[in-house]
Amino acid sequence: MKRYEKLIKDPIAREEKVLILWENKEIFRKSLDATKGGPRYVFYEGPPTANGRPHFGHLMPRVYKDLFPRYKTMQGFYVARKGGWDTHGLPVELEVEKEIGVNSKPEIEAYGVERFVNRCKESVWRYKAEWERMIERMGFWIDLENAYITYTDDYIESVWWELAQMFRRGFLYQGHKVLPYCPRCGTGLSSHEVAQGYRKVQDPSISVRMRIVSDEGARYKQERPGSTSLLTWTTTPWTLPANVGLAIAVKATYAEVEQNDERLILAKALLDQALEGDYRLVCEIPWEDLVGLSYEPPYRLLDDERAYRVHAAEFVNMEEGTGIVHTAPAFGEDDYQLGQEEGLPFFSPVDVAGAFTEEFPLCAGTFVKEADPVIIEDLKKRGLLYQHTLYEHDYPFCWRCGTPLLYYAMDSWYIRTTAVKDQLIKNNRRINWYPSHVGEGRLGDFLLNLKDWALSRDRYWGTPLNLWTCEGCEKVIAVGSRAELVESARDKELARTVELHRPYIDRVALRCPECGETMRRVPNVIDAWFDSGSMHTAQWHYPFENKEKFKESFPADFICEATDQTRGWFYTLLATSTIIHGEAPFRNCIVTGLGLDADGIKMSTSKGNVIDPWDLINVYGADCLRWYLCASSAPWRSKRLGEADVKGPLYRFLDTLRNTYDFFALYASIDGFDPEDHRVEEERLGILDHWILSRLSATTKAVTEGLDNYDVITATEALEGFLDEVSNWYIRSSRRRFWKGGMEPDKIAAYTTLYQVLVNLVKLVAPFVPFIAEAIYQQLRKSSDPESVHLYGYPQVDEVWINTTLEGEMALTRSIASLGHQARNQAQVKVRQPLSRAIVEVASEAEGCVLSEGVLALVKTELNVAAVEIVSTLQPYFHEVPAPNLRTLGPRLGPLAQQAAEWIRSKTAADAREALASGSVKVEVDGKPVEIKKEDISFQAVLSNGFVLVEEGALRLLLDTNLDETLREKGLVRELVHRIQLLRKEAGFEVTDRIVLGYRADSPLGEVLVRNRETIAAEVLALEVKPTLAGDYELQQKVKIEGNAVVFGLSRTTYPRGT
RNA sequence: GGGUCUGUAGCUCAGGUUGGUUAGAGCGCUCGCCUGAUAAGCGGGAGGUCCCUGGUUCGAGUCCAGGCAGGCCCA
Repeated sequence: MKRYEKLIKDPIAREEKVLILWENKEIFRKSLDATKGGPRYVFYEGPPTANGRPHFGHLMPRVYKDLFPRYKTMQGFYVARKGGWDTHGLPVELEVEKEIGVNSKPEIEAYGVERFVNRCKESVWRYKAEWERMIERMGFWIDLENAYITYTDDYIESVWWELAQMFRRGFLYQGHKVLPYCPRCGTGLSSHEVAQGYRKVQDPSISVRMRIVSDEGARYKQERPGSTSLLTWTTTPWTLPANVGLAIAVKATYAEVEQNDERLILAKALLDQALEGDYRLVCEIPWEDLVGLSYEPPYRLLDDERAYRVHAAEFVNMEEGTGIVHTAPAFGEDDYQLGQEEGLPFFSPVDVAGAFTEEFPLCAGTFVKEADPVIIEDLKKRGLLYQHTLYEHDYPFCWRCGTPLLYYAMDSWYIRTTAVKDQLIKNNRRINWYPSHVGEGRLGDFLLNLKDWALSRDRYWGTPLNLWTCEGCEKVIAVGSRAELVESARDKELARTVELHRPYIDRVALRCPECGETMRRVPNVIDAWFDSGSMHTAQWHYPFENKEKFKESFPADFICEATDQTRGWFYTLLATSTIIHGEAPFRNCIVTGLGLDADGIKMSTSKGNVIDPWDLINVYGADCLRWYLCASSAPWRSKRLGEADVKGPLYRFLDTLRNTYDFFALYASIDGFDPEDHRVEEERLGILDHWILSRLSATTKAVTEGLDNYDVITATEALEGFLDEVSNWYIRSSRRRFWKGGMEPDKIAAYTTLYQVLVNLVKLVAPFVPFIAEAIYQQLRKSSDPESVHLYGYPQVDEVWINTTLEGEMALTRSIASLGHQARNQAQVKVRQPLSRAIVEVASEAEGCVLSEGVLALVKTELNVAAVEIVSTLQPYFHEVPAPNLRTLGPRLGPLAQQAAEWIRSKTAADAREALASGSVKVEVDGKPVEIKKEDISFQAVLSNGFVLVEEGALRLLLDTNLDETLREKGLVRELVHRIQLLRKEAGFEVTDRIVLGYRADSPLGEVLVRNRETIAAEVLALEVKPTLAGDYELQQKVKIEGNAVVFGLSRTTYPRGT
């Protein structure tokens, strides 16, 4: 006979058992094998870096990264899930620097690049085991054995192939541009790295006089030559020595003012803000008039025609400063651009370590940021400083060494992404972003203002830039494969075997195809974001291998990462793919929010506020975390990860699911229900069965539609609602069907239905909470079923079962039940006390106003009323009562008002109306004549005694609480049964145990017990009921009911099973 | 400074369906009920300036404009 075991209550133990099952039976592999011939659903793994510990924030995208592949697999799609590891880049180098205790590039060179790079290679795997352990424990199914690794030669070769394509098509160029640069690390930083290091700082904000030396070539003419200055503004005094020009705002109006014998020119809108003390406005000057003026810079270090003039620019800030901005092309992006446009000389008196050179003797050898006070002091002495305050703003620091970054013009290699800008925008539009504003806003905006991709890094651990330069003719070639390397190499044997990393690859010299001279590799490595962004191609070692695999897995149907990847991986995937393959490499992208700590601050290792996922996994389990992340709010919402929030779903959803199954297991085991033996014809299904099966289909539809639209919340809400309906309505209302003896068709119908509901529910939730789904499935599965729920097909919607009329009826029924409870509450009558009737007014236009006998029976049981009457109006249950209106009676009748009110109250409504037929009536109260007018009486609707009214929306329910003797006795019987059941529980009997019941009772309980002996015996499974306590009982206890006492004795008795 | 998201009950939040009676849920609190599946369930109650200001409208939590606060991305 079939036995259903209860689930293990402890989620941890339960899940660990499931993990063992999956491992032993290789379910993940089988799920892939089983779908191999199916349509492809392509997922790309965004590679994590394993040199840091996984923290809770990493879990958020992972949950969706697992949900959709599982869902699609169950639908029959083949979802290969190749893992991946991101392994290159500055973060890895910095970890190693820390380990070996070095702090600069010269120190690395001294340590030995080879040793250094090898340590990087090891460091990358430091937490690999930890990542794998977490991924496995959370039930994230991904193929880690065949994961792509960005540092392998094969991967690098594919990246080289891409780069060579780009080079040959003119996408790679060497440029001289301003980059954020760390003077201590000696390299430019990627925008990603810069973003990590912004800090609020106070910098000096100064305005400086720059005297006009010539107005030749400008429309503005000086009125007071020699004492007129442009008032300029900067927050980086140290850049003043590099000044080569001034910028004014296009379309702004400027003004000349007189103050203390000098004339100053600045933006009109900023006069009051920028000037100290009184001033006299001399005249307004349109911006065009200032263009071309020559001025005296604070430090004239250049002798160049083009320098020290006024130019117009778009970027000038008109909210702070003076509206005249000092420009140093060497130290600012805007400045550099202006310099390019206007043909300004490029001048930088600063060396690579960030110190002034001899070109600026005042501060030679001083680190630039430390030169600020020296320069300010100097300007002050020379009378050039107008104002000096502090200015608070965000400034980038090197996120590792804390050195302030400099915007620094330097040589580096770029990808001309701007050349494909329109195509990028077009391809981006084809991607379905969830939420859509990522595509339209955040990334879209970035693409509109696209800049070329700064590709090269002056570092060691990364994909080496595959460009070789000829020492003779300066020709540059790109090497697109190892074969090409061997072909051009001087030492072919070396080229055949060399590891493609620095420093090894640097030893490979090529022969110039033009002049035959030696070619050497450029010293750079590339931005690690190019590596991961190339995974669409490089994960397959394409085009050198796996051409088929590449073809069938491009583009991806689905990717998902956190929002910080917008300009990281999402962008680099899109950019490389657009250039190489011409199209977007993914179609759907869910962008998750960030993991926040209990205070709403982003979790990050550097802030030290990360939660160790194990602390939660080991207490609540993987399913609980998965459900919390899926169901609590939309994926892109940031989530606070307080413990209290996370454990919510454990009770609300997972425990309800477990209890629902346990209920089935308890009774199905008692009755030996076996879905393979017990069948039932559809006609035998009850109304509840039809209803819950309809709801099952509707839920399946909602979940499927939700997931198909990448709308997770709609799916989880549908599932939570359905589970509630199963547990709190279907089972609650069906309990008596399961308790009945024997195996009647109705009981089989109930079992069959509940079984079907459970099996399908478990399949529906399997992609979300794979562990509990598996644990229940293992108990439910028939011998012919697949060995895991994850090998089963996802439930299909069967529209035939959807019965919206019935669902409407049942919804109404549940509202009525709810109102009934409310009415009982108000009347203070227990549910155990049977009542004669409830009367429900259903507004005729309300849907489903016709309720079938079947559902009415449910309400009757639920509310314990003998009848439920549905009426179109409750009018007849009210009667009118005349009520005196003291507001009018009082002023008119004075002392007689009270007596007149008495008279009104003493009449019936009908009498009062009749008396008032003519508009007023003269009566005598207290022996005096009094006139009562129409307005003195209002008619109020009053409920008859014993009725309680409750209403909600269009529904009104009247509960008749009048009791007669029969009802009273029925109430007593239920009370007695209830007490005996409690005693059974207290005695520790099993629910199937039969008992002998003895009692000694006073009147009237004794008579009640005698009269209802059969009913009570049946309810409490008593084979014998004896009006005496003679003999031994396992439990004997006195109970009091409404002041009367009865003593019960209970003992188990043997009873043949199965009848 | 730019972009973007968020702001609703003590807490966490309703992809807040097209503007429309009394703004909801869960948790927590509180009172009561029910229990022959339940770490449960049901009902009542307390708890709201829907961030602010202005506009459009017969009517705004919802639409528009401008602010404020916070998060994130970028300068």
